[in-house]
Amino acid sequence: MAQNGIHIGLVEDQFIFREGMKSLIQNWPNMSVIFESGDGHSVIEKLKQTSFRPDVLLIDFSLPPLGEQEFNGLDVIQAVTNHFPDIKILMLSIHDDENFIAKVIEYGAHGHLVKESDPDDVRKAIHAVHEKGSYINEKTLRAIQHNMGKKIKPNQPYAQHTKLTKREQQIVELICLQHTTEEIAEKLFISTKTVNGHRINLLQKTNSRNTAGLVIYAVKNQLVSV
Amino acid sequence: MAQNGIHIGLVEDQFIFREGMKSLIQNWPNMSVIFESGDGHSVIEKLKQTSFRPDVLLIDFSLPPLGEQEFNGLDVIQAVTNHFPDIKILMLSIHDDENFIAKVIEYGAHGHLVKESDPDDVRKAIHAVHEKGSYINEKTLRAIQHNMGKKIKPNQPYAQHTKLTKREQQIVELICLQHTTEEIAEKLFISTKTVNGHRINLLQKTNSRNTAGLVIYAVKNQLVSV
DNA sequence: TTAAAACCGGGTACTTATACCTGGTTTTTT
DNA sequence: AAAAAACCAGGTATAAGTACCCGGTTTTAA
Repeated sequence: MAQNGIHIGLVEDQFIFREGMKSLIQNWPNMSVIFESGDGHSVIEKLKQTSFRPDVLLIDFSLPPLGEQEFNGLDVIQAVTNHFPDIKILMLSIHDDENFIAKVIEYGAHGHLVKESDPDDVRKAIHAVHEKGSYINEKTLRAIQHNMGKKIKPNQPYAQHTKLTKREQQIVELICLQHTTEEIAEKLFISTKTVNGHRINLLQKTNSRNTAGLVIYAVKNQLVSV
Repeated sequence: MAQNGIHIGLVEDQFIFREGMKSLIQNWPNMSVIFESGDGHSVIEKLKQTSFRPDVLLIDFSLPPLGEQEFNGLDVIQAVTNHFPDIKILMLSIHDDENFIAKVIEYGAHGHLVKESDPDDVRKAIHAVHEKGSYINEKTLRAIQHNMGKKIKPNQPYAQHTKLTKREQQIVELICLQHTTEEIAEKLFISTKTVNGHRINLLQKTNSRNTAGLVIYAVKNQLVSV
């Protein structure tokens, strides 16, 4: 049994990417992939069913389907840290949006990497989270700092709540589907005034100037699938 | 030399995905990866420099950086088919948007697959384009049909030109950056009336109802990076 | 169970976007 | 050299979005 070294788990819905990551890791010394999952739903369950759990969990998520509320990458982070606080979490994403990265960390991840990263960075990051408990690169640090700053400095009247409510998410989706305020109101059986209010709140929360910014935010934060 | 079978080339900017694909392919009988490129710029040049060219080229592209006009996946397809008509092209993308798929085929690809596809589908697709010259799955077929239909049936007054002009692409980008018509006009030293005209044309060409649709289109068609 | 947050909806005002008309110049293609 | 496409810009009009005001009910959390 060469089961020494760092035990790694992969949560990744793209099969090929997962295979690539696995073959990479297997070639690195003192590392082995002992856990895999193709979706977020089953991760907790699978982890519970085994006593041989990974030291480091690499989580990556593509876009969740539009329309349905899903267990997304952030939820997985939260669930894992709640149930298995010893497991270190390294989040992989295709986004380098600061808001997103900051949220990843806020939800409990021990590090973040963009998917395009050099394999050696991945290796370093795995070592870092395992041995030092965290891997915060420059970009991640900046993201954290900027997002902490937002909550501290008082010259921004409304601190960003960052997290959108269920209703707000619904409305963002409909906006992305090119529905007008009036259509959204009809669809949700509420007044256009209410929808209007939600839109204003959304613009504030997402720090957007207009609909275009809102849509970009939605895509970046995987509120809608492209 | 086990250089028999199908010779495959990979054009893929995500290193890890490329590795995954490579290791998958190497495990399949009668296939081998003999060519790789991490970006679109160098593909043609690299192909010219060798006489041992791939039979099948798998092309996948993430988003090109915003702001600069780049050689994107479609350009690569066109360039390859022009220079090396014998090479079969299989396009991989994260999008299943019909417009996009149709465009891929229109530009000369011999098949299309979404990146989330089952590895076995990839294998089948490679065989198909190599032996039958094409791999058109159900989704691709639908995309083609719908897009051909658009140009045939006369109840749609303006056929979609599909391809955006340089100026239009510029304006789309600025819209995605949350600029208003007035700001865009200032930035480009043109009248707001002109920008307005471009916007209208863009909505028509992209088949969008409003700015939200335009932004989604831009993201889908990789006109902007998210 | 009390407070906070979310949700709802009325009002008003202003800004921006959408849509079409016209015709002109410049650039690209054939 | 001619045709086509792109680009430019004026006019006019309506539709939609942005941004506040107010106070109410319902849901969630401390």
